[in-house]
Amino acid sequence: METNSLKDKVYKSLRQDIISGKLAGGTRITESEVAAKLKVSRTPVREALQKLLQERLLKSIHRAGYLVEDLSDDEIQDLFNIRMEVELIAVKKAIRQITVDELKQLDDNLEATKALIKSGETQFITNMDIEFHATIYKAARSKVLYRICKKLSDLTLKYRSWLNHDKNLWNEALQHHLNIYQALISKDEAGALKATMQHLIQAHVNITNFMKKMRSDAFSDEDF
Amino acid sequence: METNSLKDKVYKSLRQDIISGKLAGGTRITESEVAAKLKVSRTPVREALQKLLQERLLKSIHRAGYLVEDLSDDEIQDLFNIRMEVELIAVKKAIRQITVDELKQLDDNLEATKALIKSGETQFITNMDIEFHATIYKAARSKVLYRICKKLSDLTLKYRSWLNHDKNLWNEALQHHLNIYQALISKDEAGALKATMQHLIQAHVNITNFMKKMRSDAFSDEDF
DNA sequence: CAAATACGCTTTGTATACAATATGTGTTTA
DNA sequence: TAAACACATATTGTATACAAAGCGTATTTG
Repeated sequence: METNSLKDKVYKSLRQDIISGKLAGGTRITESEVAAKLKVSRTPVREALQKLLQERLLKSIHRAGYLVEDLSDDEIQDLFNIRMEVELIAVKKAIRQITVDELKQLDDNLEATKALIKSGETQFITNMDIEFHATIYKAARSKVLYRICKKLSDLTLKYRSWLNHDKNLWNEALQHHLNIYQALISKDEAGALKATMQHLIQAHVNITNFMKKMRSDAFSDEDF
Repeated sequence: METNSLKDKVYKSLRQDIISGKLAGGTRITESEVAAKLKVSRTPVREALQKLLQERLLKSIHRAGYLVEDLSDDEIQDLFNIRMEVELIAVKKAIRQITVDELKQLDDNLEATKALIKSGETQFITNMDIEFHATIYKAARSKVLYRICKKLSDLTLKYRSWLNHDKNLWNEALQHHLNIYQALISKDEAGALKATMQHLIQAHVNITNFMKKMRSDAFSDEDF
């Protein structure tokens, strides 16, 4: 998959813009527009858009371009809810099969995250979060489950990245990761499940609060 | 999604050939070859192939065409295993939220299946099986979960379709469906979970046996 | 004035030509 | 003889031209 094709460049560029929020939900884009901006022909753009369509980061409007996916509160809740269910399966499997090496990776990840929070390099912390969870997915020893977890994690990424600025939330998440790690290393299944649930429920709560705040801010703006 | 585009025609045609086994696992195909056979240009073929690639029905060999995906025994086991885990979540949710209408749909489905088994119209029974499970997915009231279940069901379809000829297996599956239906209608969660597990484990066992038989047949052929 | 129709613009859908790249084969050269 | 190089071939990658379809607007017509 890691080619240097224009298709891939376009795909990564668009994906980044969507996830980072640079292309807000509901934004309309067209093939020619993207092609012009990235100075390539429509062909690789089309293929990139098809891929994003399948990943549900875009929606197609028949013969009238594409829309950046904009999930409702209910849909976001659904996403987090199912992500949790599936991730609980992964944790259950991981706790029985995780290797010493993988536990070490988790430990390293936690140390690196602490350092990043301290130095305030928030832009890299999301990657650590992704890595921490991916290590657990991998430890479950199921390619199929790994792919599902990764995909759900990707779909929630866009919403989680909104919270990047808030240091308190990162400390909270780090604590949750520590709890999960501790439970995994001591083979405490109930503890691991509980910590994972707490972590993912809290993530959803934080996003809900953020959106509420955003909306009320936008509302008071409109008054003037 | 239900367009009349050539892309879709090519996609459906290839998908059908892969799932039915007409294009065996490991078969190599190229863009031009498919384009020539279906009398369209390479453009819609490319897009169809990309889609099949993402669905993991095909693998890409760099600058040398595509291969029809051929899963190992372990990978098939993984697939069925995770499908069961996820489907158990769906059943758990469905049992609490399924509507009278949906229960009726399941009932109708069972009756129709009985009739099809009696008349021997095996080519339609697979569709009834898909429909039965999809009704339960839908009853779980989660779009995200529905899509995951549907995708996993699709990926196992190819292997299940090998068993189409065996009437005994269809009676067995029908009985399992009846068990699931009974548990759902009496809100017996433990029973529904048990019946679903039994159903999916048996499906995997049947496929394993079939493959073993195929291999030993092929082996004894080679001796002469 | 209202409704219908026709025209033009935007956008995706499809075909085709050409570019780039990898692979294998044959030929040349040390 | 063995290795290296060059060339032909097969295949995907990319650009571009043209087709089809839908939408809005203006114009015509009753």
